Amino acid sequence: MIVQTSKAPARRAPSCGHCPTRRHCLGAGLEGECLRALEDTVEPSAPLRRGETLYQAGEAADCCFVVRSGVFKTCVQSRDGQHHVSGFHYPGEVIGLSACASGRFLESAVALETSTACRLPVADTSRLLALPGGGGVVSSLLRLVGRAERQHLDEHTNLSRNRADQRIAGFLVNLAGRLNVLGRDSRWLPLPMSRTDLANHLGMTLECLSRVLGRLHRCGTIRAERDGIALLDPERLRSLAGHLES
Amino acid sequence: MIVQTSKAPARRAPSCGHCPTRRHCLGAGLEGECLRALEDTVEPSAPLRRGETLYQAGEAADCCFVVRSGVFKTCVQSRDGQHHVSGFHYPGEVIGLSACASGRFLESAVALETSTACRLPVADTSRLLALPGGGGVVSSLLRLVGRAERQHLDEHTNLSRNRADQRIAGFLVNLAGRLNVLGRDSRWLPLPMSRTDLANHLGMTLECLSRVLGRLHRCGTIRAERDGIALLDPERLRSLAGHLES
DNA sequence: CGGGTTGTTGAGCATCCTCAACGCGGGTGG
DNA sequence: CCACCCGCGTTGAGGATGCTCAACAACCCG
Repeated sequence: MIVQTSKAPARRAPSCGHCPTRRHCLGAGLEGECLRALEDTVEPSAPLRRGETLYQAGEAADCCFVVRSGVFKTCVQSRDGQHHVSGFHYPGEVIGLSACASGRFLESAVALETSTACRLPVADTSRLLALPGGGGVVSSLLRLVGRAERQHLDEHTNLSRNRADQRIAGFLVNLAGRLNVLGRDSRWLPLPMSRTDLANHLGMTLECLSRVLGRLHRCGTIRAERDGIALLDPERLRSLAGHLES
Repeated sequence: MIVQTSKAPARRAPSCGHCPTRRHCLGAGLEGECLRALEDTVEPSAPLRRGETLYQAGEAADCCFVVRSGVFKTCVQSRDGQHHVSGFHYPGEVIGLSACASGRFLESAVALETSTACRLPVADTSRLLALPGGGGVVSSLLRLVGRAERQHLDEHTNLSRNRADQRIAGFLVNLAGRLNVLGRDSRWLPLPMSRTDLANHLGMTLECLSRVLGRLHRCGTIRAERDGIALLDPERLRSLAGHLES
């Protein structure tokens, strides 16, 4: 929550043009003045360490963020004190769009490992659009919005399944697909979140998650370790999930 | 799926300036040239009757839609033939954003009663932005995107609850809130969808939904009828849901 | 009026939640 | 360096919730 207000240590240093995730982020397909407009608009954050928050629910905001590196979780606080993990977000994914409606974030974003995110001011689009090439940035943003929408659809479908192993398989398949898009090895899924967070996100108890993972491990479908899961039989997982065109 | 290709029977007839849902839609807060830009951009659909589809999953698209009147449901088709109801959408809500990423809709939208929607081309933002006041339209769109994001957060939280009565109460409270924003009576919730669709959306079986509604009816919390539900004790529903700041 | 779709009710069973104990690992302090 | 503690994850037993299957009732439509 304080991170963004700091005095921009080397603001332009990691420009979009050289960003390793550029191909999967706002900069995808942008050239020339559009790319420059993007670099003039986006403001990379300082690295956040595990557990540090990028923004807090309720905080006033005129921006959203794009994950640049690492992983973030987003949490909403229920009125009754419960808190719910609404998502895990990898490089190239937007978070904080809820602020576009009310001017306040409705969720908090917490880094799950050393991570960075790029701040994108969306409140005054007029300034953004005044830049030459600003239109390209907007259509890039809409592309990311579309991806977020797709992710929501997947998760809604997944959560509505009643059996725990289906939900878990669906989550793993979806995550493998997202990592694949990023050009990473989709057979090894690093899971920097706690089992508690994962269970919460999937709408089940810690114990249930643990049992199902153990079962899948024992029958050779996955290899579950402390810091991640190896997919030994992705096809079997996919049929278990019965999922949509992931 | 054919509706949009028709020869625009009276295209400009119901302009945004006179649209009854303008205050809750893209036109909210727009004046002068921004409003004109909006009217030049948005294309109202012919009225769709119950069961007719606005767009189909897989269909190529360069646009999204804003519900103008009535109610739509959106459905995704699973690979295994199952289909899942991903949402119900009321006036002023955007649907079809998934097309922004891939150029194809990932869900289908079906009218649940006689309904209209406005087509908003988002693929070439350059054309949109070239219009004087086009920036205002873009920020209006982002506001709707933020609302959609909020809705997704609510639904994710709701679906992750394990007890059926909690999910149902949460759904009703959320819907009442959305109708309230539209200036409608939030004590009577018209539910033009079938019980099957509703149960599917809430991640439970038809029988379970029916039983819980019967229970809530018997203890005086709601009055469940064929075509809708009256909220007799909203406060009790809210405490049942234990929901976030709906 | 009759058939079909849609919603309600009932009984039995699988799954998941609750509660509780135990094992493991990392961090701290002696 | 080791012992201890605490957070985190795993395993187990019992009970509640929701799913499956099936019959029945209500409604819409032709």
